Amino acid sequence: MTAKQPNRRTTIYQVAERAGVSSSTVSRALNGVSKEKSQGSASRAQRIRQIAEQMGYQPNWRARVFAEGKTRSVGLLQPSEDTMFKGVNTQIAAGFVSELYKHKYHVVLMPIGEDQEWQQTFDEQRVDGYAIMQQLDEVEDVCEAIVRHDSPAVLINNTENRNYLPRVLIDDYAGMQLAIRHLTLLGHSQIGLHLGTHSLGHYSVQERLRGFQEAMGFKSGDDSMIWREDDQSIMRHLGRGGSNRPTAVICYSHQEAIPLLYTLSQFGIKVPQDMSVISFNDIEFSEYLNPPLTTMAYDADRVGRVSAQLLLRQINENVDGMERETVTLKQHLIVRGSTGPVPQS
Amino acid sequence: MTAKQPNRRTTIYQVAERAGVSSSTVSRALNGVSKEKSQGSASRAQRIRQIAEQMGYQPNWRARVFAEGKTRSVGLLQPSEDTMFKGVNTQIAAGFVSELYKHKYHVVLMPIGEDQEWQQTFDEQRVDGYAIMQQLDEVEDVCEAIVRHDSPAVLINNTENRNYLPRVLIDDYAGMQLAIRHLTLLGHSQIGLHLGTHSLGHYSVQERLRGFQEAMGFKSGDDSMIWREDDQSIMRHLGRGGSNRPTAVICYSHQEAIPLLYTLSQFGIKVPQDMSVISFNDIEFSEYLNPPLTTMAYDADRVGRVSAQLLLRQINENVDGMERETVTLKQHLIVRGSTGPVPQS
DNA sequence: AGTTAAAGTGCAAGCGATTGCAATTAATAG
DNA sequence: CTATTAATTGCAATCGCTTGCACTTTAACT
Repeated sequence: MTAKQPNRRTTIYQVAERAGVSSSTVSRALNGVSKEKSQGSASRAQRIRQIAEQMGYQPNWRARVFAEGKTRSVGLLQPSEDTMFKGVNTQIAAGFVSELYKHKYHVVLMPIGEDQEWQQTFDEQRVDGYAIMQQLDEVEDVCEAIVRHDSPAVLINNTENRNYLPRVLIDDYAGMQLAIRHLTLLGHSQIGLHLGTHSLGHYSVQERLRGFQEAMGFKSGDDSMIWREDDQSIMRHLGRGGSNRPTAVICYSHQEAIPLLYTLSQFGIKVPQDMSVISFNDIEFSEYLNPPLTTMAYDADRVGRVSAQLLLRQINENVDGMERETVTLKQHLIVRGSTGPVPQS
Repeated sequence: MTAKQPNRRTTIYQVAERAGVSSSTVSRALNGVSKEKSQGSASRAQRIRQIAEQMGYQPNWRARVFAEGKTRSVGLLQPSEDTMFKGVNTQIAAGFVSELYKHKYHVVLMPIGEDQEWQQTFDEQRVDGYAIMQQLDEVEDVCEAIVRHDSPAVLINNTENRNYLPRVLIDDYAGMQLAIRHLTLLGHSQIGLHLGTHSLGHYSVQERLRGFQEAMGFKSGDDSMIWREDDQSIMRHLGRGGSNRPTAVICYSHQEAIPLLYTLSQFGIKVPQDMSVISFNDIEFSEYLNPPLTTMAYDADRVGRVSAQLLLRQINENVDGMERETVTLKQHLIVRGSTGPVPQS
C-alpha cells in the first residue's frame, strides 16, 4: 500500500543545469535547430545530448503540445453506431494509420453519433487535422464544423455539398461501368443492382447508381432493376419469368453478396450457371466463397495512405485547404467463379 | 491568398474580465468545482456560464491537459504489421471505443512494430492508459514499459509472464471443451485441430490447445491431430484411411474455417455429411457460409466494454494496478449447418 | 446578535516546453 | 589585426488553464 510516487520525470531544466547551459540551449540542441557550423558548438550540442540521454530525459509531450500548439495526431471520423471499420474500411484505416505513424503521427478515433455531442470535440482542437471516412452520414455538419475551425481535413471517398475539402475518391462510376461491361460481354442484358439498405446519401452509392443507370440506359425514374430490399424480396425478382428476368446481379458490397449467394443456393439457383453475381468491395475471403466471388476491387491500403499524405501536406506545408485537391483512384475487376455466360434457355 | 488569421480563441481571462471576476472563479464555475450552496453563488456561477456561452468560450484542451496532466484518452496497442482489427477484434475494439467515448475518453491507435520505435511513445505519456489487444505478440516488452511507467493498463485476452496487469479473458479452455463435447455427442471421436499459422505464443492459442489436449486425452507430445499447416497439406490428413481418419475439424478461427470449407468442397468432401467443421470466432457472415458455420462465439462488444471499464477504474479511482483483477467471459456454442453426426461407413 | 463552520474568491505559482530578441561569441574577409 | 557577418546563447515571455493557500463572504446555529 505504498503511496504512488510523484515520480517526477527529468525536465529540460535539470538537463540544462547539469550541462551548465540554459534551457533554451538544451531545447535547441535536442531539436537540431542550430546549424552546428562551429567546431565548439557541435561538440557542445553533442555533450548536451549525451547528458540528456544519461539522465533519461524525455521531452514532455503535453508541455510541448501546449507550447507549440501541434499535437502530432489526427482524428479519424467514423459513425459511432456502426460497427467500427467494416470490411474494406478496415484496410483503408490500416493504410491511413500506418502512413501517419511513419511520419510520427498518431490517429485518434472519433465516433460521430446522431446527437450533436461530437461538436465539442472540434472546439477542443485535440488534433491537428481530420479524416472523414466514407461511410459517415453526417458529412455536411462535420465539414461545416471543420471549415469553421479552419482545420486541415481530408474526405475519404465522400463528398459534401460545398466542396470545401480535399478528398480521395474511388472511381465508383467507372467501376460500375467495368462491372457491367464484364457482364454484357458474357451476354447478360437483364442486370439487377442490389443496394441493400445502404443510404442513398453515400457518395459511393450515388456514383454506382449513376454509373448503373447510365450504362444500362435507364431513365432515372425506372427503378425496377434497382433493389433496396432484403434477399427474400429480391428472390421474387429473380424468380419471375419473362424476357426481362434478371440473369445477373451486381451487389453493392460483400454485405449484400454473401447473404445473396447463400439465399440463391437455398433456392437451388446455381451460380454462375443460372445466375451471375458480382460484388463491389473485395474482402479477404471473397476468393473462398462458394463460388468464389467476382468483385470490383481497389487498393484500399493506398486509399488510406494517400489520404494521410494529403492531410499531412495541409498540416505541415500550411497549404490552404481551399486549394482543394481531389485524387481519384481506379477500381479493377477480379474475375472469379461467380460470373459466367448468360444461360441459354 | 489571404494570410491565415491568427484567429485567437477567447480565453478564460477574457471571460473573467467580462464577468468582473478572476480567472479561477470562472474555471471553478465552469468545472462545477464549487458546491453552489448559497443563493448568490449559484446565480453568479450561472451568470458566468452564460457569459462564457455568449462569448463562445471553449476551454483549450491542450492547456488543460498540460495543467492537469490528464489527456482523457487511452492508447490501443495493436500489431502494426497486421491488417488492423481483423474479424472479431473489430467488434472488441468497437465496444472498447464506444464505452470510452461514453465517458468522454478518446482512443489513440498505437501500432507496435518489431522495431523498438514504439518505446518512445510510452515515454511521451501521450495517453492516460493502455489497452493491449489480444493478437499483440510483443506483450512482454510492452508490459515492461507500461509497468516501468506505472501506467494504468488492461490486457484484452492476452497474458504476460509477470502477471502484472489486470486483464479480460475469454474462456478458451472451457470453450474448447464445449466444442469437443458438441462433436463427441454427435459421435465423433477422431477430431483434428486446425491452428493455421497462428503463433503458439498467443494466449488464446495456448488455452485452446490445452483444452484440446486435455479433453482428447492426448499426451502433449502427440501432435498428429494438431495441424499448423495450409489446407492442401491438411487434406492429406483428411483423406487418409484407417480407423483414425478424422471425421471432424475444429478450426482456430474463421481465417482457417472459410478456406477449409472451400477446399473441402473442391475435393468433393461434403460438410457435414462426410466431415464436420466447427470454428472459433463467430463473424458477421458465419451464418451465410455454405454450409452455415457452427461456431464458438463470445460477446466481443462486451469484452471491449469491460476492458474499458477496468481501465477507467484504474485511471480515475487511482486503484493500484497491482490489484490485478481478472475478468473471464464465457463462450457459447452456435450450432449451424457445418456439424452433424459422424458418418456411418 | 454573535459565534462558528462552510463556501466562495482572488492571487500567484505552477505545468514544461518553445521562441523572439538582444547580447555574446566564433568564423570569415579585408 | 581589425571589421564584418554569421552562429550561438541566455533571458524572459508565452501558451491557457488548474489549484493550494490565505482571505472574505455567506449560511447556520445557539
